Amino acid sequence: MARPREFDLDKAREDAMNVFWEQDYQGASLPDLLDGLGLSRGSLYKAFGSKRALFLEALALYDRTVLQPGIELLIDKSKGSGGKRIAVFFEMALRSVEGGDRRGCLLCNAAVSATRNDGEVQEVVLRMLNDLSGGFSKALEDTDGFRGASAAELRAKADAIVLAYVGQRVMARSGAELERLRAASAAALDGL
Amino acid sequence: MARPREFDLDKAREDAMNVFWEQDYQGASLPDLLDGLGLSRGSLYKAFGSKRALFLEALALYDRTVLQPGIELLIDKSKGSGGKRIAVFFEMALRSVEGGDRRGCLLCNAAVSATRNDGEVQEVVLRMLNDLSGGFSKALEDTDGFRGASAAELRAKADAIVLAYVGQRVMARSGAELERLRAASAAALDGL
DNA sequence: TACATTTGGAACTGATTGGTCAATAAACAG
DNA sequence: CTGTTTATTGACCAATCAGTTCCAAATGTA
Repeated sequence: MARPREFDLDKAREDAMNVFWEQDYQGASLPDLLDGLGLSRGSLYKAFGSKRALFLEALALYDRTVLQPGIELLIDKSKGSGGKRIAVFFEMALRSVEGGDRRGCLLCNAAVSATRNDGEVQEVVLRMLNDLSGGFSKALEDTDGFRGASAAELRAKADAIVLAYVGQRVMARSGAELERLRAASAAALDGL
Repeated sequence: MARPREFDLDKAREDAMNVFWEQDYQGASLPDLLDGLGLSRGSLYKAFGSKRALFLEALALYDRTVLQPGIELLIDKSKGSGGKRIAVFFEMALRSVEGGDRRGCLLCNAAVSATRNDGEVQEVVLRMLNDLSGGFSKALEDTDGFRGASAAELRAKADAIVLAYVGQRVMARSGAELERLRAASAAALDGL
């Protein structure tokens, strides 16, 4: 019937996610993306429609493959106490820095820059950050110090952990020292 | 002898700071800046040399007029206990959000985006964030729970507060609810 | 008033931006 | 083989990017 697509859509989405992750939405030019995906202009536009649409798909992929697995860890009672799970979540981020990844968090980067003048992106970003807060909240429910806490207390503390997480990722991107990041993260979580 | 400049250099720097604050480095186009400063291209380039040089001046102005006054508050023992001063510092940021300012923090925004492929900007950003950490550290020294703390403990906790601050400003920029930000900030600082 | 100087503004530069499109190529159904 | 359908390619688009150049107008000094 028709000529089949020669590239893998999912692979292209993943490549796009990585380009945006490294360069940020505004910083990623079309040539950067074409280079990263190994596609020609026409193919990219036929498959994804626009740079913005591709970014939204990349953000959704980040949600599916990076954020949600993290949230599942936070929720999973078989992975130790809530405090332990939160510590592991933070440690995973630090481990990526240890491996030389200084891109930070695609979501956090988008919160700063891709959000402006684009209500849809802003909504997606806020929803994802809220999901993350929900994950921390579930973990806190399994933490000794928070067993009898009210819903408001739980949410405030979960949001506080989101602040620390976002801060840590931004600082990682800005080039802060690994060991200071690790010590700061531990200090932010102490008492859990 | 020569014709005097018709605009105020400091006012122009301030206007530039506000444009970059709102739009971010990459997002602020030359026309945006010319509009914001009320200058023509020729005047701007004669006075500042380049967009990047103007940004560095704007960042320095932010340091002088926003960050350092905040740090002085943190250090000032006449302004209450260390914990109180830190709380006031956070409250000031929240108050600006209350007034409708959703630009976040120029420094934090620069940490995410203006930093890439520009070692000099990255150095400035890291130095400023480190100064802020130093301010929190001084405040912690005046806090009951940290009187006998080691230098390492002090720095870790101060860095942890930087994480929360950066997180709060990024979340403010992304449009998070004011009251959640306030509760999260309080939770991040509790125990001080 | 004449001069030296520097402003401010418009016109212009070449490069790059995100996006479009017609021609070509490839696959399959009949 | 023919016809239909879709993907790929690369040339092309107008708009915009940061940055430069040039000159008339404006100014303080002599």
